[in-house]
Amino acid sequence: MLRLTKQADYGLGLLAFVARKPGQTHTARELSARSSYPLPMVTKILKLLTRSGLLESRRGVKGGYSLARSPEAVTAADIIHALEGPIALTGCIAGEPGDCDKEPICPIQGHLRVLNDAIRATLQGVTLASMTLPAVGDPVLQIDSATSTQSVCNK
Amino acid sequence: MLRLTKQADYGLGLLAFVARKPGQTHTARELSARSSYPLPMVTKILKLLTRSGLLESRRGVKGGYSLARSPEAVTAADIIHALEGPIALTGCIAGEPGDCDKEPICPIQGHLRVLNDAIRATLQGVTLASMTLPAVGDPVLQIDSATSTQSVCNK
DNA sequence: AAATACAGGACCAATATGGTTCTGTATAGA
DNA sequence: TCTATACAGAACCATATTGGTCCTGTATTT
Repeated sequence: MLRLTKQADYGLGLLAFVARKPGQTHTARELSARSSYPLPMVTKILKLLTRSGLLESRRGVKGGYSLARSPEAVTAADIIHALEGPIALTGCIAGEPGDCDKEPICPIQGHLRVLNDAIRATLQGVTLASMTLPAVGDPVLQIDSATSTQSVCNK
Repeated sequence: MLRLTKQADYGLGLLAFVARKPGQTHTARELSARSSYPLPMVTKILKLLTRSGLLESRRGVKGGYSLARSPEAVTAADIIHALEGPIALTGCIAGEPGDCDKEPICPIQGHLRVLNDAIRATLQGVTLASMTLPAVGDPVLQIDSATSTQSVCNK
């Protein structure tokens, strides 16, 4: 629990793919095939990421999606925020201060805020650039980046 | 998003109440009244916390719930784990290693694991004891701890 | 024995999520 | 200019999860 939605999960995977070749455009079809995420989901997510300014899109025959910023300038927090909205452990935290009538006497709100900020900071510390590198404990693979299908776990 | 369930949210609040007077027993009715969480929810959550070993229960007329461990020995991670199951950003992370067939070539699994561990560590860093103290930014109140009703924000 | 209080379920309505589909518009190239 | 490609936007649906209730049973105190 404390789960990410699949949209956010997929989104992280998709952007990690795109970030491997920044500046290059990728079609939804291609990204779906590579990731093995269902195509309709992929198109939906790519549209959301475009609207949020993380991707740029080009229509037409040679169209596709490409990164709108450098991979160093996109964090996991950005991606999750784009696909699930503000990072907030509870509705109380998401709301504007003063939004909840019990707020002034709520004994845990402050602590939740502290936790929430720490989690957000963690998510802001991971960039797309870092996600193109192998993580600690990752299996070491020889990948032909031009042709390989790198399936993403979607369990 | 990245929301806690209300059960976990409530659970944190309820335990924060109980931890103010460790060693003392509190009935479900009393905790519901103090927190203004709906009674049926409160009873359900207290049962779960008892089964998980965070609370001890006594039946009968003088019954109620009390902390099973010292407030220093209970973390936010423990509470969330008890009420929502293992802390895992994705199903992939929750499963046993080797559980997902795409795992060996999944390029983001390692990074998710790193993120997940960091978040869990954050949640493990906050104890019930610390939650009985005011948090940074909390309003300073004069509370008569014997009689006051300290409503918890449940928005 | 009676009243209190927890234990353990089953149960239900509402919401959110995952996923699909359809119509429309822009672009490249024949 | 016509056609195929590919994104834009939105409506839509089935299902799972969540929040919440309720009922029956057991233990304990007085």
